[in-house]
Amino acid sequence: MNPLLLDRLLQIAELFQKDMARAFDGTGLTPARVHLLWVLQHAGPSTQQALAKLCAVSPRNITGLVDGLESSGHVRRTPHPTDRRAVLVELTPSAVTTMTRMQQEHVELNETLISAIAPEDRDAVERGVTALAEHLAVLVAEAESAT
Amino acid sequence: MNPLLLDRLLQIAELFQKDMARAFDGTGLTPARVHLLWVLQHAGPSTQQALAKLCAVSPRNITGLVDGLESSGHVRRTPHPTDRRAVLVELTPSAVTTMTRMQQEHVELNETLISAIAPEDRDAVERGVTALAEHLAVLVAEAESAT
DNA sequence: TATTGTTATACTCTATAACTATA
DNA sequence: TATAGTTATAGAGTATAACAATA
Repeated sequence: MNPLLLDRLLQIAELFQKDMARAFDGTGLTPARVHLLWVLQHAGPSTQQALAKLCAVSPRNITGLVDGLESSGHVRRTPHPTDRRAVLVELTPSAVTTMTRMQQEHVELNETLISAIAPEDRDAVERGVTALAEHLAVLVAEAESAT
Repeated sequence: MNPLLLDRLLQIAELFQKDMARAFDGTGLTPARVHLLWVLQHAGPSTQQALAKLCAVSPRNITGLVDGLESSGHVRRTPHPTDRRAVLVELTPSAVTTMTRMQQEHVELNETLISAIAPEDRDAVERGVTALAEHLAVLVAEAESAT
């Protein structure tokens, strides 16, 4: 008997986690910190409040993550130009370099994955996976609003 | 421009995590503990050493997870019949009920997901996702053996 | 009065190393 | 001597609540 589609997807999710965890193994980075770096690269310099919302995590947690990334030289805290309560968190130049490399590897992995799919199945997979992501997003949003 | 296939898959992985975390929210269960319960349901009564290997986690960690699940009444420690060093961990009857219900919901979610895919795309998605899982498994295995 | 970030406190998951009781 | 599990210790990620400085 063949495994459920759901199990395949869960397996893929687990393998991604393993693969990414090992990718920045030895760099001192962790999944939560890398996620914050990604958010920073996309959003640009941001207040910790903004980062807390984008990461869907408590402000207190952001303090801890930024503390760690500041110690390791990946981000810098600078004063907010107009609001003296707030700080702006931004990537250091070396972190920008790191994130650029990670983005390249990301695109390469994407190409590797596509090449693993039979050419005649690629369009259907693209459509199907998009439909799955949208459907799941609706399910999660419904469950959240029910809370 | 349309998002990369990789980004779609990562999004699905993230939504799964959210969905599952909320599914056993309020039950006192956590992802790591639910994972252990799944392993126990599939493997039956097991020593903690065996569980550590199946979960790919340190024996010490299993001690902590079993402590928590014992407190919450999900598992029981019983003496090993022939090896007085070891204990057997097994699901309590109420946890068996819980896991059976979770398995039903799992199958239902699978059907919901399939219904989100256009019927003419389903076979291709099944093949494509299987190919992706296998390809990723090879990539991860290679990376591990390189370490 | 509301917002930004931090200190205080606590819990879970995770690991390694040392130790105890048994094999 | 090797194995099963626990104690000891440590660090990351997470949360809530109280508090200071500022808006």
